[in-house]
Amino acid sequence: MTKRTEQEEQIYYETEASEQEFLEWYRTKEHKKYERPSVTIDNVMLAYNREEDALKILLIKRKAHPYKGCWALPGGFVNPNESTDKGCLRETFEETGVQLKESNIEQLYTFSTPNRDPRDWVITVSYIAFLNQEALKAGDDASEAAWFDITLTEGFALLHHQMENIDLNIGAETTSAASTGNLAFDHEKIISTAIKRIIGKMYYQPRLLTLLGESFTIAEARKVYAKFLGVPYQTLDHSNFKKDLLKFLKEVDERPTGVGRPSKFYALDIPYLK
Amino acid sequence: MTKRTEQEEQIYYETEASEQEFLEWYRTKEHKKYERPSVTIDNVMLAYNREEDALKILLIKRKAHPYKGCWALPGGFVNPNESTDKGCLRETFEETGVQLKESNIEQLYTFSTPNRDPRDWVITVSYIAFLNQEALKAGDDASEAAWFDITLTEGFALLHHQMENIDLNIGAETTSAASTGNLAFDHEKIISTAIKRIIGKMYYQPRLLTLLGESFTIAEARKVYAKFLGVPYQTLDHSNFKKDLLKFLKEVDERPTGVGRPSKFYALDIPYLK
DNA sequence: CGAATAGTGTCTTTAAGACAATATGCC
DNA sequence: GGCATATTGTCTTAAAGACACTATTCG
Repeated sequence: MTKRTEQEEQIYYETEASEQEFLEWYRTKEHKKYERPSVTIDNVMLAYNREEDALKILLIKRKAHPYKGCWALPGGFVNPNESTDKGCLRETFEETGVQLKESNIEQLYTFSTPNRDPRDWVITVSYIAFLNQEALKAGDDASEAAWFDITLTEGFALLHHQMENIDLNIGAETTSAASTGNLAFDHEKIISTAIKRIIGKMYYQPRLLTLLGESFTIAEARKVYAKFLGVPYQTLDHSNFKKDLLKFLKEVDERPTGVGRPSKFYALDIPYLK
Repeated sequence: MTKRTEQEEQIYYETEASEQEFLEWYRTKEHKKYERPSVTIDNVMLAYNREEDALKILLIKRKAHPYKGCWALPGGFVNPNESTDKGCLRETFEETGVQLKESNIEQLYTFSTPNRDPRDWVITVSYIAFLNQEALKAGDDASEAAWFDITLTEGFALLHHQMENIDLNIGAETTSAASTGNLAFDHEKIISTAIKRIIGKMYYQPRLLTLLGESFTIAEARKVYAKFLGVPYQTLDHSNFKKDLLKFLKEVDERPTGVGRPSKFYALDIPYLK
């Protein structure tokens, strides 16, 4: 609370009014003269395409200034009667038609550098959203949204769009916002922060496996992990990988198909992820 | 961006105005009619008292509704021309007179549950601030600020004030905000989130050691770790503890005092913590 | 049966943990 | 020298990693 508010509240308190009276007084007085920022959500929406063995990120082409023509993270304003979590879920639904659960999203970081939006004072709460591949139909039409391939190598990432030739380095030391100029605002920084977060948590809280939907095989999990680690999936030893991950999984009854010994199917079994 | 804004921007874009013209147009029009939240910072300010071997947290007694008489985290509104990081440093200085560096603070989480403040729509970006013990003079006078002892046992924490008898459980599963009624708003939840974050990161990013100031001994570091782990420091084997931590430390030239073999002094040496 | 793929087992290497032995300064 | 405390070293145990072998399905 600022000094001024404290003072006013102090004066009011000394009248020994009830809490109910106080709240009524508070709401009617012109308390909102303190400047307020817009608060938005920016959503790093990721999906994994099993057929292509490719990691995808949804970006939206800006049709207006600033950053006209640049690609940007999907996002929007937070509404007064929702948490940012709910706002993220709503935004994801509006953008892709997919209704996620809280276990599919994770708050990432709040970015607030002054002038990060040249128009106005905007603070953004960023999120990571793990979509399963059925979401990939969004952006297929000629709309302004498109799924980009995201290719990581150890320590940095390359984003590559099939149509346009966007090269974007997400290094370990990305510093100034949107330094390469391909992504709007500080969204490059947000994406690199997201990737680092995912990599950092993958071995003790494998939420990224929700990219694979309800159930999946060890081999599929290996491929997803390999994508984030920026290595061919064969370099992750199947036996050891399974040994590490099994504590988060429960076996489910599902019949596989295809050549080779049929693999078992697993689902995430992490109570606190709800 | 909401649909409406997008549309307006789209219309403007089609006039082929320059970016400069656009920004002027944008700022003059009544774009700020979207409701905005207040954005505050809540600061989990921690300190460690070597003499007492005690962990401390700074709380402020609320003199006004709501939560009149409850203890609350220090905090305040974010200013338009500062990042939340800078706001946290400013707030810490205003409250304690201590000018911290960015390496002493860490953004924790952004809390935005509707009605978390009964007065108004308030979103808060919470921070952890590691103060060294010289900060402990703040709150010594008869002001409304006081340093509380914070005592953790494995899995939960007990906050205990010397004067008043506040008992506060910070369990692993603290759910509803301020459920015990001793702390204002959702500050109990914020504190428990902070503790869990510190414990989770202590072995790969030991920022908590900035509680000890510029330099410290292995034994002191052990004691700080033990406080957060909720165990007597003797249960952490000195030899093994040192082996784990040494990769983050550099030896510094400092002469110890007291009985027993003199210990070496170390300082944090983690480049990316800056 | 052979190719392909998954599962399982074993051995080696490395890290973690327990504990003992040695070093240093103060009284 | 005796005590207190820190450092260093060793041994044991558990985890991580490399690699080989077995199992199952399809054509």
